Amino acid sequence: MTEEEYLKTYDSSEFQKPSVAVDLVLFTVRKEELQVLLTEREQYPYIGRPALPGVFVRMEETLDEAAQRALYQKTGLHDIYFEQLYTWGGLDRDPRMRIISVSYYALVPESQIPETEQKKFFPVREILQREDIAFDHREIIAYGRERIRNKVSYTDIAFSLVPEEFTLPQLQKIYEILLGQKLYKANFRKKIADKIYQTEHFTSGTKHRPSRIYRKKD
Amino acid sequence: MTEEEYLKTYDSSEFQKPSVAVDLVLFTVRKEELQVLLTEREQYPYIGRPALPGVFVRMEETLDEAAQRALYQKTGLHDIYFEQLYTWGGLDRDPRMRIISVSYYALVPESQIPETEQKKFFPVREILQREDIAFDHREIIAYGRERIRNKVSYTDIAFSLVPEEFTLPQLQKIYEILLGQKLYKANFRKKIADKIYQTEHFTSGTKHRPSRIYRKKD
DNA sequence: TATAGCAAGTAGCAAATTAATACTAACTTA
DNA sequence: TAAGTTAGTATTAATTTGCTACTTGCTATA
Repeated sequence: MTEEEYLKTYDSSEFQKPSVAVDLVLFTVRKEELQVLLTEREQYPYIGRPALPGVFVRMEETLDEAAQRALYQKTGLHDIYFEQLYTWGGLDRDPRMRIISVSYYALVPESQIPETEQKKFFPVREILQREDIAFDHREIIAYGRERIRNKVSYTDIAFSLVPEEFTLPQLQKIYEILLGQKLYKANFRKKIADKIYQTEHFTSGTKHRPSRIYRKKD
Repeated sequence: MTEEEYLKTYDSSEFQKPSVAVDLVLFTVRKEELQVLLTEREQYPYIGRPALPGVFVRMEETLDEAAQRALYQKTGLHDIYFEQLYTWGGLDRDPRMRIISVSYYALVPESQIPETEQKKFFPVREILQREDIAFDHREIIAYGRERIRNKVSYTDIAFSLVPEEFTLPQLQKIYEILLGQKLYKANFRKKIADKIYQTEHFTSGTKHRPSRIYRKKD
């Protein structure tokens, strides 16, 4: 029997195992910037430092369920877009013990944000140049931003960052922020024309021409 | 309580933990098809069934290292393209116990394939309609193929499936198989022109015009 | 030693998409 | 009523992609 075969048949309880956690990168767009929810750590290690919200995975819940739980516990939110990001397995991620962290990211429109003293949004741009973020969470956030940047162009994830009813200038702004570049108005509209439908309503109270309100198809 | 005191009192073993494994999806292109390496399971569960090669993650190795180890143990290969795919955390993936599997995929040119009786390549197309694949490995393979299909168009992963020296018809065929569609010769060449450089060599022994041999830039 | 067969490789145009600019429309405020 | 401001549309240029037809260099065979 090879070593590998031996390992596969062992009684799992006799061996040391890593802990498995889920960390959540909750993105929103606010003040023309991509932002992420960070909590203040209340325990060692990294006490007092900003960190991603996370939970340990329980034996009776799937990873997706753990991610949902983290989302709900920390934000009260439900039914928003989320997806697995990457699994981080470095040896010294946590000084207490070996922890493998399965990261998820979620996208939420600005309006739904329930901030508290312990849980605040910070611009990604700012986070990435700070030195005080707990664990490897800065790296996770950077990776998440990259994933979003890629997916924006070939999926509809941008719609998850906008309310059900939105204007095209609003939606375009989201695309621009995620992609990190200006887009041409006319071209942008041609491209998403088949993914949306117009309502009979318009914005009001603006100093200029009102813009039509749209909804996503399906 | 100081940080030091806290670390001393923290006993990570009081909680039950899932086991963590790494499963490897080794892709190659052979006989004009995308194929995957499967091993025959020699133990319960799913004894005798085809499964992805995998190992349990050791406490002293990272996930990437475990994936490398699986790759090397099962194939003797080293230094080939590999990347984390997805982490599978369903409750009943394995009847023995809760196992969380971090899947990786790797790409290898056909020439380097070391097959044995226990380790053979199978066409993905065929695998996906079989019912006897162990665990949730069929799903993992399908997911891997999807990932590749996406990444082909915006990265250079296709080059990992071809030897260092290759012809353009050869490379084009790889793209076509990964994308699942025919490409136009002239356009294909324009598109990858800046990623390759020509050598002074040509194929020989063909019944027709020889094709020039190229290499990837960088 | 032609010439037919065959895949490699190139030229070039049509169609569609993307880049870019300029315009018109609808509102508020002075 | 005019100026300011952003929404929305029209239009053209540039680039990319879709597609067809051609030329090239080899082998096999007549």
